[in-house]
Amino acid sequence: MEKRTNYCGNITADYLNQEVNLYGWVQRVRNLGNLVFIDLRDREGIVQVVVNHDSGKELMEAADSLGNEYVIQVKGKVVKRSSVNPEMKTGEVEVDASEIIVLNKSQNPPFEIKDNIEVSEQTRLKYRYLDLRRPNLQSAIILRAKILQATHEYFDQNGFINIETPVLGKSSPEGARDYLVPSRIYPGSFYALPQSPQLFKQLLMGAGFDKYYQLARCFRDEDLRGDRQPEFTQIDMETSFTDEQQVQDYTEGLLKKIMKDVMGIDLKTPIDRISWTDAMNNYGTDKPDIRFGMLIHDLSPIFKDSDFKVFSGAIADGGFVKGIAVKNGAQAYSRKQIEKKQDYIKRFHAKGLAWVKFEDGEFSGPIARFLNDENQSALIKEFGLEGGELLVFVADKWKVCCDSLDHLRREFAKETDIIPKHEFDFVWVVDWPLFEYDEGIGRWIAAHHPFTMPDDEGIELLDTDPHKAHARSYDIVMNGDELGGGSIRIHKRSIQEKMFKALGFTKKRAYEQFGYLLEALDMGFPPHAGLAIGLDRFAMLLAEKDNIRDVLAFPKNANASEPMMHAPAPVAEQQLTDLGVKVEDQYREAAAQIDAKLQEQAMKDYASHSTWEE
RNA sequence: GGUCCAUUGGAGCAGUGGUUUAUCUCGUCUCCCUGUCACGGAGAAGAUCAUCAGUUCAAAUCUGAUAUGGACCGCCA
Repeated sequence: MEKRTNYCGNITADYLNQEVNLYGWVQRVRNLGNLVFIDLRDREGIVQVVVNHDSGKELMEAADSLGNEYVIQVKGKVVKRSSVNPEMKTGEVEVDASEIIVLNKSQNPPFEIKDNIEVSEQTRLKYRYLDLRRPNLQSAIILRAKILQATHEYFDQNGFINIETPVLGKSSPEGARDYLVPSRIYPGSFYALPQSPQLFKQLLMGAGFDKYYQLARCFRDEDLRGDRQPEFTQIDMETSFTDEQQVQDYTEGLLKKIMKDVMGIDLKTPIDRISWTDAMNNYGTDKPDIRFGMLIHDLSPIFKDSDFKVFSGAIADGGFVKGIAVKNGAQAYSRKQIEKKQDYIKRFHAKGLAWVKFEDGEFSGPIARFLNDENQSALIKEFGLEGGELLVFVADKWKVCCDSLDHLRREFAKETDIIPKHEFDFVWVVDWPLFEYDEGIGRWIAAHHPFTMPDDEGIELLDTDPHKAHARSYDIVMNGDELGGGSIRIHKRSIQEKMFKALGFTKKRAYEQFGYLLEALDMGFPPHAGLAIGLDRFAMLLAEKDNIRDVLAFPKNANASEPMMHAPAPVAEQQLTDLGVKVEDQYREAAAQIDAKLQEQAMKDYASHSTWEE
C-alpha cells in the first residue's frame, strides 16, 4: 500500500499546500448538495476532507456514497479552510480530495463510534473492536501503554532486570481461588495460574539477581467488581539488601516518572506516610482518600453516659460511637435522603444511622432531644462546628463503625462535591498488623501474606503473642484506592517457620507446601523486600475511568465471561478425555445449553450478512 | 452463595391497568441544499414491549419464575 503521509489527526497547518495520502475511517459525511465534507478518523484524531462539484462528478458520487465506518484512502491537497474550527487540532485546514478509494465498506455499526454514548456493556463487549475505535477508549488504552513504557524505562535506568516467571505453576490453598489447568501428561494433576509471582521473585533474590522487575500477569478465580478482573497485571519488583525506605524510594521514583511522562504532572516526593491505625481511626479504611477532610471522629467519650441507650449501650457492649460532620449537609439532605443512607449502610451490618443537623446554634433531628448541653458543646468543639452541618453517627462494633462511616464519608463527599477534580493524591499506609482475624473461617490469617517480616518486637511476639505483632509492610494508596503494596520479606528459615506456626500450619503441611522456600532460606538467602503495583487500577485512576474494563482491550464482563469470543465455553468430549477430566452430570445440561446458544448465535450471524455460498 | 436495579425499533429513553395507531432524541433510508463541522430542510421505514407462567373483561404496565446485563455484600493471603 502507498505510504501514509501522516495520521489524519496530525494533518495540521504544517502540511499546508502539500499533497497527502491518508487512510482512515469515515466518521461522518455532511452532504450540502454540491459540497461534501467527510470527517476522516484514525487513532490520532479527525481531519476534514472536502469535495465539491469542481472536483468532478465521479468524485462527488464517490463521496456521497460513503457510509459511516467505511475504511477509505484519500489523496488530496491540504488547503486552508474558509472557516476555521478552533475545537479541532486539524481545524485550520482541510484536505481537498483528488481521489477517494473505498478499501472496505461497513455495515451500519450497532452503536455510533463517538465518545459520550451510552451503550450497554454487553453490546460494547460483543463489538469490542468497535467500542475500541472510540477516541476516549483509545486514549485510555494508549495511556496504559505509556505507563508500561515509563515503567520499562525506569527500571532499566535503575539497574533492574526484567525476568519472566512461569504462568503454569502450583496451586496453593492460601489466598484466592486458583485457576487450574489440567495436565494431559499427568491426568488428575493440575497446574495453577499464578495469583502473583511472589515466591518466584523471592527465589530470584535468593539466586542473586538483586533487583528484579516484571510486568506480571496474575489470575484469581474470585467474583469480579468494577475494579477487579480475573486476570490482571502487576508491576512487580523485588530488591535485595534494602529496607522499607529504599523500596519506597524506588516506588516513588517510578510513580514520579509515570506521573511526569504520562500525565505531565510533577509528583511531590516524599509521599506522606500514615499509620494503619491512624488510617482506620480517621478514615475507617486502610486505603484512605486524603483528597478531602470530613474525618471520622470517635465520639465514645462524649456519649459514654448518654441517655440515648443506643449510644451508651453500644459503648457498654465494647463498641463505639463514631461520626462525621458533613459541611452544608443540613440544607443539602432531607430526612428522606438521610434515611436512604441508613439503608445503604445496612450492607455493612450497621443497625442504624443516627443524625442531627446543626443550624443557627441549634441541634435538630430525631436524636437531638437526647443531646444534653454537655454533649452539644462537646460536639461543637470536637467537629469545630460552624453551622449548617449534618452530623451522622454510627454506634456499633469497631469494624461496623469503620466500614459504614468510610463509605458514608465517600458518598457524602461525592454528593456535596468536595472532592477536588483531576487531582492525584498518594499516601503510604505503614505499620500494619501482621495478622488479621478472619470472621468467616474463624482463624487468624496473614494481613499481607505469610512471607512478610514482622518488626523487631513482632519477631519476639511470634513466640508469645503473635497476633499483637506488627508487620514491616506498606501499601501505596491513591485517591482512596489501593494501588499497590509490599513488604520486607522473611529471609530466615527460623522466622518463616514461626510465621507458619502462628498461622496455624502444621510442620508437615508447611513443608509440603513451602518446603522448597524454607530450604532455600537456609542457603545464603539475602535480606530482601519488594512491592507490586496493580497496573490496571493505576491506569483506571489516571484515565479517570470508574471501571477497570475501560483500560483493558478485551476484558471479561461482571460474570467473568467474554461476550465476543464467548469464553469460557464447553470443549469437545475428546479434549476432556485426553485430560482425564469428566464433567459432572449436574452441569452437563447447562453446558449443552451454552453450546446450543452458541450454535443459534452462529446461525443468526451468518443469516444476516454472510456472502458464503454453498 | 446473597441483596438491589435494569431489560420497550439499530442506540439511548418516555409510557403505573383501558381513549396508544407505544413517546421523544440519535442513527438509518429517500429527496433538496456550495462552507459544514452534533450541518440544515422535507419525507419514510423500522418494535411479536427479554422469555415463560399467572392475576384480570382487559397487561409494556400487577405477581412469580427464568435468562441476560450492571452495581454491591460475601469472596479477593
